[in-house]
Amino acid sequence: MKAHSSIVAQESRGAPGRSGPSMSAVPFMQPGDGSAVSLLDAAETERLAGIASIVCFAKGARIYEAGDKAESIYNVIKGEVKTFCALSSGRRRITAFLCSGDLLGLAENGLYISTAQALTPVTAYRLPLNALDHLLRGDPVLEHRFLCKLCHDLRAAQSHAIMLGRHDALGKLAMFLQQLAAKNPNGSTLARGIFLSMTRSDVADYLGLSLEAVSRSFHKLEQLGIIRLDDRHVIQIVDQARFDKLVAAA
Amino acid sequence: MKAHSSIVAQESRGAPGRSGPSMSAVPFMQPGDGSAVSLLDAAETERLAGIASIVCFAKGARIYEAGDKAESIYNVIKGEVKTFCALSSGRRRITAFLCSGDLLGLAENGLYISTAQALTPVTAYRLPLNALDHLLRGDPVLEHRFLCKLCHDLRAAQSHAIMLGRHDALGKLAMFLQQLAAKNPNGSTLARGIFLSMTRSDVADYLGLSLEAVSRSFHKLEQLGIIRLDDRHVIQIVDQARFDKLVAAA
DNA sequence: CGCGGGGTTGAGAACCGTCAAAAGTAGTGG
DNA sequence: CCACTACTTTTGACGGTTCTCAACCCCGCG
Repeated sequence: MKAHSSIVAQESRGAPGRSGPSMSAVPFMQPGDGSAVSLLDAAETERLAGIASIVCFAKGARIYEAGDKAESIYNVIKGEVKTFCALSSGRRRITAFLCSGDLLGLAENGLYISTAQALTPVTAYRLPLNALDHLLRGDPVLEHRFLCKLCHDLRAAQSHAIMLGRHDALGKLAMFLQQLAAKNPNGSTLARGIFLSMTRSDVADYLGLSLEAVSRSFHKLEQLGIIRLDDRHVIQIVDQARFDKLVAAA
Repeated sequence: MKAHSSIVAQESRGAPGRSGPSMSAVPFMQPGDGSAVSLLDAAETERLAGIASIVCFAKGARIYEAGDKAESIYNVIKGEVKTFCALSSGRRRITAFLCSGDLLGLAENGLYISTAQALTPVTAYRLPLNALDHLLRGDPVLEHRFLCKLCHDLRAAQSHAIMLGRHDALGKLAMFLQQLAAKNPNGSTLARGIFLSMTRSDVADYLGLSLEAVSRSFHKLEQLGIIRLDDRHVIQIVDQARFDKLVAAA
């Protein structure tokens, strides 16, 4: 239980009134273009804010540890988070990268099933499970939003599984980059630039590859003239057509 | 749109009163032994039964097709189902095997994201989405059950992803067998016997292996004296200790 | 200036995928 | 009951991609 020891999370009381939790997901039922939409209206946000407190985590800080008693779920406001499971071989498998509008804190039998760590400085709403449970039981509409969000996350997990099933490192990486590009609203930092807040090692643990294979694949994609690396963390897609072909060639 | 054409599903009106839908999942909050419990009580079952009709599918029949308009979700009563995505290369990736107490019919923007096919003769409740949506909006407790079930499925999908991240065929197969054993209540057919209703090809598509690798892995596990194959579809774990070691050696 | 984490590059070996062919199984109809 | 066919599974040989091990580089930081 030495979690949270090295880097202490700073905590403050919940934002009163003005703003509050937000969630985004691709809708279950409504037809759309496949992009994520905001799930909560102002009133719903405010109801959630009533039970929320704001917590901040430094880069690298653990938000919770697998096996800890699950007392809260978190709603990311700003920054990025990875959740991972430590395998018995000392290796780790990253189950998800979370960002603004995402929920984290999935538990089983009252215990977190994975560890959550901040990739960047993170600000998040902390929603105590008891209070959330109570709130949702009296608020079916709000509960429905959570249902939608979970459906979204389930689809994402299945999509992740499909990615992991591929055997070509290049295809995996391309698929990963596409998902990143789709997730972040176009032109977040640069026009069509994809920003990677995680390390090569994180990408490897997410894709089920070795760190070296990821490095080589980045290099090869660049050599082929499909992407360009401005920085090691900023990728531009140069040849969208060949990029898409690579993604589709499952 | 030639789905459902070759094998016609038989349909009948919902069971009045006596029984109805059921769902099982490992709890989110309550401490437990990690086994799944039934989520619905008699009253909840009955409320769901009010909007449900019973549908039957022959072995091999398609329950729905990826891309079809999603009008219902299904709750399996009896039999087993696979859901899969057809990849552009003609290959398919199985996302889940479902059985009694499971839900299927995940959609995105109103369209099913995968195809569902019966592995055995299947009986299921059919829950029209509109009616379900309406029911849940007025029934937060029942909606909460669905939330729990989705959490369960999300954990299962992440577990699947972790399995796919492994590179050793033997470990993948062992992990798969363990999940099957855990899912089916012990001693369903034979004491400690695991029954596989799916083909080797299905297992391969689920594990991200070639059909041949699955066959070889079964053979090797038997050769090593870890499992025994009574039938090609009935597996006995002979050496539990070495089996567990193989599963854990991620 | 030295240090350390993250990243790159190289060489060899192991594992799995692919292709191919044969053996076993189930379901059908004579 | 048997023969026929189609499907599933097994087995073999070969080639390729990635993993592993190892060394080296790059950059920020104390």
